[in-house]
Amino acid sequence: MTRPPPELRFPRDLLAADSLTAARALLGARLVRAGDATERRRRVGRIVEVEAYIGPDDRASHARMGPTPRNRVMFGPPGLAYVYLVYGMHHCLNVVTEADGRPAALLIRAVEPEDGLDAMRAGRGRPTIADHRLASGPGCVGAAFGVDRSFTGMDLCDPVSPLRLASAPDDEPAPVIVTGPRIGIAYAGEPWSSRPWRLAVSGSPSLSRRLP
DNA sequence: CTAATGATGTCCT
DNA sequence: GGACATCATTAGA
Repeated sequence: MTRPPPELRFPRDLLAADSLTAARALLGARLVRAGDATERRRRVGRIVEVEAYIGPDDRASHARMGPTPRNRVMFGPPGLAYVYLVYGMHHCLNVVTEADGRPAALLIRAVEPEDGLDAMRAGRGRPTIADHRLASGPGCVGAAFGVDRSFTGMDLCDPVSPLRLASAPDDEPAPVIVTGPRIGIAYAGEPWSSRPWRLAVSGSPSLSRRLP
């Protein structure tokens, strides 16, 4: 019997780079939630929208107040997950970037569902939602992939992790990337609120909002 | 200890 | 376009 093509490991080096470079590498890559032997089906999607939160001086970043119990993992090595709860209900998944000691992360804002759509739909609790909307927003990604704060610290570059990254297939064209200001951070003030640190795959139907 | 608030999503008008 | 659900986290008393 045939098996799907092997997934390509996502190199940690790409995440150790500066965060905007890392963001461009992450767009088009896959987010994979492992299935299990009993009932949970594997979930896979293509990452199409991210936001960068860069360094200790970024007033929109959780790292702005220095290391705390919540954000501590942002100060550690690249490739680990940072998951936080917003508005008391939505779990948001970040990938830690840059060198150990420098706080930075990429918020995964949208994913195009590829496999395990029924499991994603169950996670969302919205039986009639359109396929392309299953993970179109940071809270939607968390719900669709069954991610919560207990995933913080998980190594997303380890192929054995229950939640991990995988590179796009070699024959897949590199995506065209568009940028704009980050969403929902007006409180940070200028210049942070205008920095074009939201990056997305142009033309994806799964973006959380349109991006010109 | 108390109080304010948020890297959002959904339903309403 | 606007209301609001709902709680971990943080700052401050």
